[in-house]
Amino acid sequence: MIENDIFRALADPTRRAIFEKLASGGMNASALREGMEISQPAMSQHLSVLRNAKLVRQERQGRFVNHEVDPDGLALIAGWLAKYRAYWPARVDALKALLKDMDQ
Amino acid sequence: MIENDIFRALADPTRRAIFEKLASGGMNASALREGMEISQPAMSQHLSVLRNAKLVRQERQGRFVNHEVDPDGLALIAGWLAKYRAYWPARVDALKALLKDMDQ
DNA sequence: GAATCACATAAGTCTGCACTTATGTGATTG
DNA sequence: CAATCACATAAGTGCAGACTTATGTGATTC
Repeated sequence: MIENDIFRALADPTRRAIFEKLASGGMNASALREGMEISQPAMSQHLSVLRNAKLVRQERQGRFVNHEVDPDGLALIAGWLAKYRAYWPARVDALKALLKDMDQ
Repeated sequence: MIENDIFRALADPTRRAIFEKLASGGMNASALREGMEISQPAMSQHLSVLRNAKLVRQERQGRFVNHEVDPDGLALIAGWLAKYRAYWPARVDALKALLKDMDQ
């Protein structure tokens, strides 16, 4: 069940930090580790979990592996969230403002 | 850190099921347990976690406690998701259209 | 082709958490 | 006001998962 994988993957703060870092642009595991105080195996395992949740995808480039945000996972969260749109109206204005801010 | 609470709360499939059930309308803990094969203390603990994550809010009604979806938590997820808007361009337009629709 | 680099996998440890049973609390009812 | 109902809290248990160290694998460089 992919929905379960996604929320489980995002439940860990370290993995959210990794994901957020990748959102600023794809990079390899070594670059990701910089300034993160995390062992190489731990990073590899986290990336495996994120990949399995379709939040991150990878691509071999020589002896490096480039990791980047996978839109599939985000789309699945958006889909999950959309199921509860009936409860958004109160927040619609705040959300609209947020989207407008990010438009520039 | 509320963001952590939210994703941790949603990481458990039982809690997502409870939340989904509440999305169809507020009810008390006993009503929630119907057809769920879950003990009374477990339900109480799950509701406490959901409440702490601002995904559910409660209101005493006599000796019953009514639980309902709290829009705050959903808005926070929407906000988190919006940060990665760059990775779902096609979807953001749909969301904007949706928000416009709800404007009436 | 040997050494090295970037990463993956194995196996073990330890903490967090989803459950359990037992009991407490606050409101209602006869 | 005693009994009961709806729920909360306490304390203990078992397992998942986030780490560790050790080692394997596949690509590059000299």
